[in-house]
Amino acid sequence: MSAQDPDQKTARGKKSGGLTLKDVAHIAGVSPISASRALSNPDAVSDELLKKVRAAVELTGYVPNMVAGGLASKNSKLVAAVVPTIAGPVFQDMVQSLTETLAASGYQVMLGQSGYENSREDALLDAIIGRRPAGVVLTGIMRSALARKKLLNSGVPVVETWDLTPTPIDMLVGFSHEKIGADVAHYLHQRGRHRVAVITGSDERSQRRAAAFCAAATQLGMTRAGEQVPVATVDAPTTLGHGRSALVELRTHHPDIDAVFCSSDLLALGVMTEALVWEIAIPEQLAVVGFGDLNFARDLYPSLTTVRVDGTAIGATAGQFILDRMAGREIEQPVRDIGFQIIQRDSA
Amino acid sequence: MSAQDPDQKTARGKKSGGLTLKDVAHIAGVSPISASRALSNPDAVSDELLKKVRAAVELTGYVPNMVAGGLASKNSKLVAAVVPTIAGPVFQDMVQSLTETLAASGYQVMLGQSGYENSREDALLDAIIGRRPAGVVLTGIMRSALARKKLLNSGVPVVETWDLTPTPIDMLVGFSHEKIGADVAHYLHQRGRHRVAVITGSDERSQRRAAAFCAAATQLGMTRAGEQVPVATVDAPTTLGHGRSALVELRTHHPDIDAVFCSSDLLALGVMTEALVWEIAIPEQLAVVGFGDLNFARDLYPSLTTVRVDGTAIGATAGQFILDRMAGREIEQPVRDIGFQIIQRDSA
DNA sequence: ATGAAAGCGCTAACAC
DNA sequence: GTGTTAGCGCTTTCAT
Repeated sequence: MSAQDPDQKTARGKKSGGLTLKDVAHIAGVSPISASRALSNPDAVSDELLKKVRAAVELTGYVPNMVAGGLASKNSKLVAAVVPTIAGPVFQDMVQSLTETLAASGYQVMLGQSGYENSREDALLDAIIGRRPAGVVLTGIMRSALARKKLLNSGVPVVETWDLTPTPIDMLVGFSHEKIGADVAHYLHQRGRHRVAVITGSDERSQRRAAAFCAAATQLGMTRAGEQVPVATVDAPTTLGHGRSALVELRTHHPDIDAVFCSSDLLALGVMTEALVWEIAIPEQLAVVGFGDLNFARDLYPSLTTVRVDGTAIGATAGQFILDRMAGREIEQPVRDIGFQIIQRDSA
Repeated sequence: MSAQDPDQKTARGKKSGGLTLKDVAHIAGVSPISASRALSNPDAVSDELLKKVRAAVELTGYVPNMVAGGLASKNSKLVAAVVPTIAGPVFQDMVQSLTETLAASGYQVMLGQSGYENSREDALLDAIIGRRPAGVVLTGIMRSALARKKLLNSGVPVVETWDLTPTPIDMLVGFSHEKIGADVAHYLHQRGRHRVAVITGSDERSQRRAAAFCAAATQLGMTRAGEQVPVATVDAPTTLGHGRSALVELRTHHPDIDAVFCSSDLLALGVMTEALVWEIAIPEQLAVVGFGDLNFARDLYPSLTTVRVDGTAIGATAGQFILDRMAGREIEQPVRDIGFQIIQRDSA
């Protein structure tokens, strides 16, 4: 089949097969630039030319080299997403919707994992900026001054997510961790709880939710006179096992707690599991509130009261911000608080 | 600060700031190629030259343009990873370890989501091949003949994962879904179970585990005479809720089942949750086996017997394969069955 | 050990 | 609507 020759002959070549736009243009009997236009802007060429080019592409199995295209056009059609870890379920919805939103416009997502310590952020950032991406989506706000400066200087559109700050680098889609902590405290107060505790991951944002929760709870008188709200801190990323052991620890020193706010749904599930073992009735003896509203939360028994953050919306909005920026469109509200919801279920 | 001028002046330019290797070389008082060498192959230049270049980089905040570098060197240092969805917890370990393995050598991971239907695979593939990645890591084996041919012709190293096939495209790190199904059936048989059932996701690999399980179970006489193994099929990705409703469905028609094999740990957790509601004792009345050994499995109450697949090893191996290939190293065993383990715990 | 020339594959300008 | 001319920013020869 002569149809296959052009690519076949280079098939086992070290890298993708030497087939270029020039070759395709030659086969189609047009100039390279016409072939380029036919592929990237079909409306701008005649039907006849389009047909010839399409036939040549079909014949050869040509796939445009986006690296070369990116260099020439200064648009790599790549967006970098930085998450602490993909292994926590929390950021998945965001990454998924970001990927999908961008894929619809021919953009790809490059994944970076920063870990929960800030140390790796700087190295990661160079790797990212080096790609000259069309945008960078950050989970959380950038604290390192050097990193902020580099990002700023690179001129790349940046979307910080999953948090709020009065001084964003560029654009932002987030919510207030402090408000979550305070709102949950008020929620539990309203439900008549008086001896609250908190189990929190060691990462910075979880700690801020916990701190705000403690402050509000103290103010509402939900502790024993003169005492602090009991806090159990566990390593991030949090697990079910952490939740179990933290509950044991908490009840050892504070047997009278009647509500616990967990910094993740997994932690909450751990608390519920341990409660099952000790035959602690939920919510009668112990109210449990999670964070994340993972897809299992509604189906637990008892169903889990938790804080929902719309990761899908964050991802979609962040993606759209970058797309708009690339298209030169004005972004009406580039710093957005998308809020959260306390989802009331049976566990609290 | 004159130190900032070079990048500052272009900071708000549309794209990353006009600062090139040439500028850096000029500032350092050397030729561009020397600057390039100083950065990519420090051992090949004199200490003095290295020092000058490093100083200039420091001064300007220069970050090399990897798009241009990729075009010139034909090595994009990008690896594409294709997963059905990042939202299932199953592939996270693999993606995480792949990312880390590659990052250590300066490679980045580009994420593609194929969905569980094969329709999107072809479009995704063009987007990937267009980047001329250093490698492609596929979850599951490629079925579409067109896709296989394109991949083959592109000459890109390919690692198929999470499955076995006698006809891999290139390299492979996987395990046998059929063997898992059969082994679990034997395991339950050994534990004295006689009325087994299965709850499976609708995706192809889960179905193959289920089919193999049913075949083995039937052969072992673990069904009522002349009857099939009861199967409940739920949409992928599977959830806890699916597990709950599937158990109800199963027991409605087959009240005597004493063991159920679930195609995911989440499904298994759903079964355990529903069992809690109906006060079905696990494992006494009903044995439950999951799949995935997610991090919560060991800490459930009762702890979950499940099938563990080492996603971390798959990701690390796949990454190493690609790195080896790029370095021209021989790969001793490019098709690898990494197997699986049945983790015996309390639920079965 | 260092430099000069050439070009990777594509697209932005500017003609025609 | 189509083609020509120049690069994009870097790395590869190949020389010195």
